[in-house]
Amino acid sequence: MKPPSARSRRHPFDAEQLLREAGLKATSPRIALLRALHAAARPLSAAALHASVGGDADVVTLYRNLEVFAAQGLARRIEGREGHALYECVDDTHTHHHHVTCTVCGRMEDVELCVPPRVLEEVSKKARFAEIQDHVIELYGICAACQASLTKIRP
Amino acid sequence: MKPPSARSRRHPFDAEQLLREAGLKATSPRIALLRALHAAARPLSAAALHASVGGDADVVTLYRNLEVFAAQGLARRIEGREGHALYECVDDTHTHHHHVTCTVCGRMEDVELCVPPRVLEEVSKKARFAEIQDHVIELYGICAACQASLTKIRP
DNA sequence: TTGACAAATGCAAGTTATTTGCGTTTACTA
DNA sequence: TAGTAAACGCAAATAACTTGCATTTGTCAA
Ligand SMILES: [Mn+2]
Ligand SMILES: [Mn+2]
Ligand SMILES: [Zn+2]
Ligand SMILES: [Zn+2]
Repeated sequence: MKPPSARSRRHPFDAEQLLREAGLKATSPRIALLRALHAAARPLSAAALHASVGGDADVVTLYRNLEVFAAQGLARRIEGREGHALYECVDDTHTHHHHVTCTVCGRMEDVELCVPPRVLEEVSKKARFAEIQDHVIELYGICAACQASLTKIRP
Repeated sequence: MKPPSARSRRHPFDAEQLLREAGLKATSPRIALLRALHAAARPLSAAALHASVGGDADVVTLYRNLEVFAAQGLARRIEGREGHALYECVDDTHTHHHHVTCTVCGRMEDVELCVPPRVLEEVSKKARFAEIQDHVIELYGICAACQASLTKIRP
């Protein structure tokens, strides 16, 4: 018998509460968006999120709220390789991490590697930067599934 | 007396030769673009490159060639944080590296940190990726100059 | 409970970076 | 030096966001 996953542990995910805790009005477009972000297993584009919330929010509202969420630390924006932005939830069940992306199908997986603090210090010194505030690591490769189908076509 | 810099060592930078070696027709828009990329100290946007080559190439041609260059390994595309792409030269004087970007003024510096091969293997195994082909690391912080002016305003 | 009011929303219109279509030009090759 | 595919420039189209503005809605103090 499996233990409950981190994602499902705290059961009735209280979007309204989280919004108010962040000092934001708990409107229904926001509630729907925050739920969609929380439910997602992978970073999603604005278009995907719009599809996901259905009629619960206009795309414009969605863009505005993604910006607000990012500013309040409720969500994180990632620049996808195809030029458009992706968003993912930030909460106690989704801590700091990075991604591997399949260059064939676009599938993204979380990975736990990170830049060690002492490397950051070193860079800060060498590049003469007063402070390193943030970083992004993105890995690109071929996922097992795509590798399998590629092998089938051109072994 | 300083030794000549890596950038200036091979003096008459032969763009035409490099293009032909890559199997590309050495047209004047391409020569101008490759020279501009080579001369740049930092990754440049398509707009900046267009300004840099002046009347020597239409923006459309420039976009098409940036794609071709990236495919042939003559240039590298970076997704800047503001949503638009940046391009930089790839040649023996510009080897594999990553960047720190100032979140205030946008200045980019090269940094030499990288992901160790054994970490890549580990990720490949854990995420069930057949192969890791590529990676991006971008650091964000505040450069010395911007820190100084910030301190002046709000000490 | 209510109602004032700022904050948030939806729709329409505008930007901006990048792409596509197509007729013309140009660099390579024989 | 001519033939030809590749590359070009111009105009128009997309795609991903953003902005303006009139209308709605959560919040909070009364
Ligand atoms: Mn993630
Ligand atoms: Mn660089
Ligand atoms: Zn894949
Ligand atoms: Zn700076």
